[in-house]
Amino acid sequence: MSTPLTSDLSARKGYHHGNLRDALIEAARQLLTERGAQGFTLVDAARRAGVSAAAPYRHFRDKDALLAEVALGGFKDFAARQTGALKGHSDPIAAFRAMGLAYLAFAREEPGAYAAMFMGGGAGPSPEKIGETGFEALVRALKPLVGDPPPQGVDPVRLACQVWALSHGVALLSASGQLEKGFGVNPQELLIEGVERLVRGALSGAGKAPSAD
Amino acid sequence: MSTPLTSDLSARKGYHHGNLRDALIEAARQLLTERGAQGFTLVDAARRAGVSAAAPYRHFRDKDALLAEVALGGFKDFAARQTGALKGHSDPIAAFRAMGLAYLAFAREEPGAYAAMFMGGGAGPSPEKIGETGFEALVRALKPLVGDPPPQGVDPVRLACQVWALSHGVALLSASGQLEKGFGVNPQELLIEGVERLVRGALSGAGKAPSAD
DNA sequence: ATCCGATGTTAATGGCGTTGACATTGGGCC
DNA sequence: GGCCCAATGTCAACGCCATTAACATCGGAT
Repeated sequence: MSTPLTSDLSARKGYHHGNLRDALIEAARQLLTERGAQGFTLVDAARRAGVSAAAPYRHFRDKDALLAEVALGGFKDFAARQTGALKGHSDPIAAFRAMGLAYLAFAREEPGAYAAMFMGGGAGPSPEKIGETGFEALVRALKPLVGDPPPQGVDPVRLACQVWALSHGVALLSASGQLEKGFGVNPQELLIEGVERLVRGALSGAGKAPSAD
Repeated sequence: MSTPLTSDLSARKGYHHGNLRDALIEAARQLLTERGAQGFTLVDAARRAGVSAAAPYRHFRDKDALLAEVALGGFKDFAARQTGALKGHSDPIAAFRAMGLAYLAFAREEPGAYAAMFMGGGAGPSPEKIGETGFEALVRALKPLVGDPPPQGVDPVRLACQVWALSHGVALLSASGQLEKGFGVNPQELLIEGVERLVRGALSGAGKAPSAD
């Protein structure tokens, strides 16, 4: 992003690093990608940035605060990709498909950020800092699909939640290899087809009240 | 399960514990529930079982092996609940609904096992040990719903994957509070409705080939 | 009764998160 | 320009955890 990946994170101008905060965030993202959330270590991040183990505490309260910062960057990047995917298409269906693919692409290409966002302790950053969420873009993309006003019994927010959950589930099952290894299923196709089914099912079943046992 | 939760895990008959292996698994499940996967510690599990920190190594190669055992128990329990939910109903739709609810109930009632199963390093136990998987029960429940033979373009396994992913996604989003807090959505209703939409959408869209960009 | 293997214990090693005391440096102020 | 402070690093130390090696205990086979 702001720091080119090619730059040596440990480059420093002297006693002071000069840009340690960003270097640590970038190092954390890399290490998360390489070793997963489990194997991530503050000391490693400091090492990769070329500073002592205590230096990070000048910029982050503790390890979790650094991870939260990685997660925050991830949420912003993610939202940008989602709105970008939405804008690139005029056909609402194509836009929707693009957003689904963007979701999987993000999970695949930014596993470090993705891990920080969801596999962490669950305490993500306060949503206020994110600005427009990927989810909001999703709801916006959904409205032209269901019509305005939406048919009786079709709440765009609920449908968006279902699309979101489906995307999330596919991404996680795919990340742990359970989809490809177990059933030879292509995650992209699976998600796109599933989203189409959700939308079509919602519209064809409009007017029915959900029963909750 | 086999060990009643009321029994004191640290009860021992003398120098030897007598049932340390099971006690450690149970202690791990409890601690996973109380403190999450992040905060789980082998030493804590040993403490709760009333033994020294080194004792667990007589029964498990390392910490991950203990967690894998918790995960294995979770998979078995989960599969049992799924098949149980399937058997309890003659109407295929009701059975399907029950399985969805059973999924969420498991994630809610056994967060320790659930964490070990999915939030772990991703290296779950070898599937051979599980016997009938919850997923297989899902496919079985699906067949009468889609008809036999299924319509053109409706692969029961793919549909089952989508239902699975949706369930997984709803469970995880619900666990991290993003559904209830963010949108006031009831996870149970959301999942049931989503599953119905997936099935209806699959049947109403039968014959179309999925396009994958 | 004896002996051995399974099961526990203690002590030590090495890594990590975190903190407090001390060092270095760049920039504001005279 | 030179002085001083706040920001930013380093070191050393503490406590906790995972893991292992050496030693202790006990139950059951012989």
